[in-house]
Amino acid sequence: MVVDQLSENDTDRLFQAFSDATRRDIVRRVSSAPFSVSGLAALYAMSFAAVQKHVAVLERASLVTKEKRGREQVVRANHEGLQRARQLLDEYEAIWRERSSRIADILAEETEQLGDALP
Amino acid sequence: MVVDQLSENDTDRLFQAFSDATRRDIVRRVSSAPFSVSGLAALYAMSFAAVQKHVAVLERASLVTKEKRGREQVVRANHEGLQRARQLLDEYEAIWRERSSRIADILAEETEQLGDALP
DNA sequence: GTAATCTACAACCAAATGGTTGTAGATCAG
DNA sequence: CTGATCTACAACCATTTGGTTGTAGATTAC
Repeated sequence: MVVDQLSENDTDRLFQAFSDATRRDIVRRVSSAPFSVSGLAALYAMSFAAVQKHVAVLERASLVTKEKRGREQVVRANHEGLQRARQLLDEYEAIWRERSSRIADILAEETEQLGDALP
Repeated sequence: MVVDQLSENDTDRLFQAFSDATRRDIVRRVSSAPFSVSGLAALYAMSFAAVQKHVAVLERASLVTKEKRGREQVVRANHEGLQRARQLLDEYEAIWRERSSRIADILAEETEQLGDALP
C-alpha cells in the first residue's frame, strides 16, 4: 500500500522530531501558549537559525504550525502530530498486552492442571 | 512525586529508536513473540550486522531486552521503554488540553457577556 | 572432530543531523 | 525616511547514523 509507505516516512519524521531535547521543549512551550520564532530563540543558548531549523523540523512532523503575523511567524502546537504519535504507541502497547494475556492464559491453564492433580 | 526521572539523553535515545521503520517493525514483532537476532535478520533486506545494530539501539532505549540462550540471543519486548514514551506523550497531551480548556473558558465568558448585552 | 550457525565487533563509507556565520528581504517604530 | 527587528536561506563544518564487509569466538549439529 502506497499510503503505508508514505506514512512510514511521516512516522520517521514524527519520532525523529521528538528525539531532541530542544524540540521537545519547544513543543511544551507552544502547547501552553503561542510563540514567535524569535521569542523561542531567546530561550535557548543557540543561534536564531538553529531554532528556526528546529521549528521547521517540528512543522514537517505536524507537531507545530507556523502562521505569518506581520513580520513575525507565530508558532502554535499542532495536535495532529501528537495524536498520531500517541496512537502509534497505543498500538504497540496493544500488541504487547495481547501477548501478555496469552501468557497469562497459559499460566492459568497450568495452574488449573496443577489443581486437578492435587487433591 | 519523583517516580521516574528520565534524563534528556535517555529520552533522546527513546524517540530516536522509534524513528526508524525497521526498528519499529522489530518492536512489533518481538512484542508478540521472542525472536533470535538471526531470526529477525532473516526478515529484512539488510545484513545481519545492520539488524544487530538496530537491536542494540532498541536495547539502549529500553525497548527490548536480549538474553543469551545457548548460541542464540533472544530478543524480547521491554515494556519499560514503551511505557516511558507513552507517559511523556501523555504529558504533552495534558499541557495541550490545559491550554485548550483555558481557551474554551475564555470563549464561554465572551458568550456569557454577549448574552448579557443582548436582550 | 569438523562443519555449520550465531553472535560480537572493528573498520570503513555516504548521507543525514545539528550547529555555525553571513546575506538579504519584509515589516514595524520613531 | 531611517534604523531596528524578524525571518528566510545558503554555505559550511563536525558528528552521528545507517549501512556495508570482514574477522574471530562460541555453540550446536552431524
